[in-house]
Amino acid sequence: MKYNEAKDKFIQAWGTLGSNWGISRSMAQVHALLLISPDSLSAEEIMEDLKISRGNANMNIRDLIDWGLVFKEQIPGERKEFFYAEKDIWKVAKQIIKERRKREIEPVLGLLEDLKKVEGNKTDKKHKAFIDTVTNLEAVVDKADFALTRAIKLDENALVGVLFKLFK
Amino acid sequence: MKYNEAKDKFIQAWGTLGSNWGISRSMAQVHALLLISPDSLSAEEIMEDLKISRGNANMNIRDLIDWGLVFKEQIPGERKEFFYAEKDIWKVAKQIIKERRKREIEPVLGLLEDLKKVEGNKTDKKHKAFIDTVTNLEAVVDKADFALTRAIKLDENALVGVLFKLFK
DNA sequence: AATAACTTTCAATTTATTTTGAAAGTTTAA
DNA sequence: TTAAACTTTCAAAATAAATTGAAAGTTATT
Repeated sequence: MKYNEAKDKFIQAWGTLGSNWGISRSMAQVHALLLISPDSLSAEEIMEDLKISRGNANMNIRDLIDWGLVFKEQIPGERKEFFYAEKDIWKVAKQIIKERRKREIEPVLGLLEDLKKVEGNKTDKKHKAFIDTVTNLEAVVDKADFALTRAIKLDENALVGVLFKLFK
Repeated sequence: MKYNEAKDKFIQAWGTLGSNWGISRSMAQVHALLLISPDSLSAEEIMEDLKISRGNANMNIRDLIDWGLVFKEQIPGERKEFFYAEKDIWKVAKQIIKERRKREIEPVLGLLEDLKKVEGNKTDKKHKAFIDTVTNLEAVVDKADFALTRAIKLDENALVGVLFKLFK
């Protein structure tokens, strides 16, 4: 396999994976491109490489910056901005977990807490089933949250050490 | 908050969460409805409750069955099929992890393994960066896979016990 | 074997999401 | 302060995904 073929496959696969997980194809592809670029790239280079429009490139670069996965850089003597991605995949994973936790888990926990307060008589089968499901769900989400907030405080080696001890 | 309001909020929130994670809104809503239903429901009841078409209800119920989250039941004296969801959320979580692992992690690991075989000279900066990223990514995905396959073998209490010990 | 009860399929439609590109906005340099 | 270089915005267009509903398919009942 030639480099260019491998590169295209990687970018394509990352895009597909992203869209399976609720991340837009282009955003994942911009990320993939930056992950394998040894040097920072300008918006221009990104749009040419991925054959996407200026607006699209700009929007997705900004989103990646919001996610804390990509950074801006000024190159001496250049007017335009250059962008590079965090290359340490464990840091990338931690950052994604951190963001998704904030964007998804926290609001869900809040909602579940509210939903438990539903009025009604406790002898009603539907009411009871509702409370049971919500309570059980909250317990599991809480535990996942606990595990994740702690896991992202570890470095990769510490996590692996811990995993081996755990599941020996 | 009245039961019906809480129920609607729950179904709506589950649908939104699902679509953020690459699961179709309707599929997540059918799942939510079944999660809080004390009794099995027919396709008819599901379509009426969620105001979706017969085809949509059928398709999503089948998908949920494929995911191992929903089961069919025959009720004596009834021609039609009734459906119910696994209510134990820890089992639900394990099942979702198991399926996504099979559908997403396995193919990605295969691809990464292939991509490492890219031809080219090792002194080329781009080539080297590509190999580095792919190798690092594979290592992290491998560890995640390791952690997940073991986590889903535990029951909820065992997992929690282990987590507390780990992150004390 | 005919019919009724129910399930599945899928082309057409609708809805939601993504992308474009040109205009407006901003910053830097001369 | 002007103009060029660059970035951002956003309405319109394109694309992708989900949904419908009616017809075809299946299974059970009489």
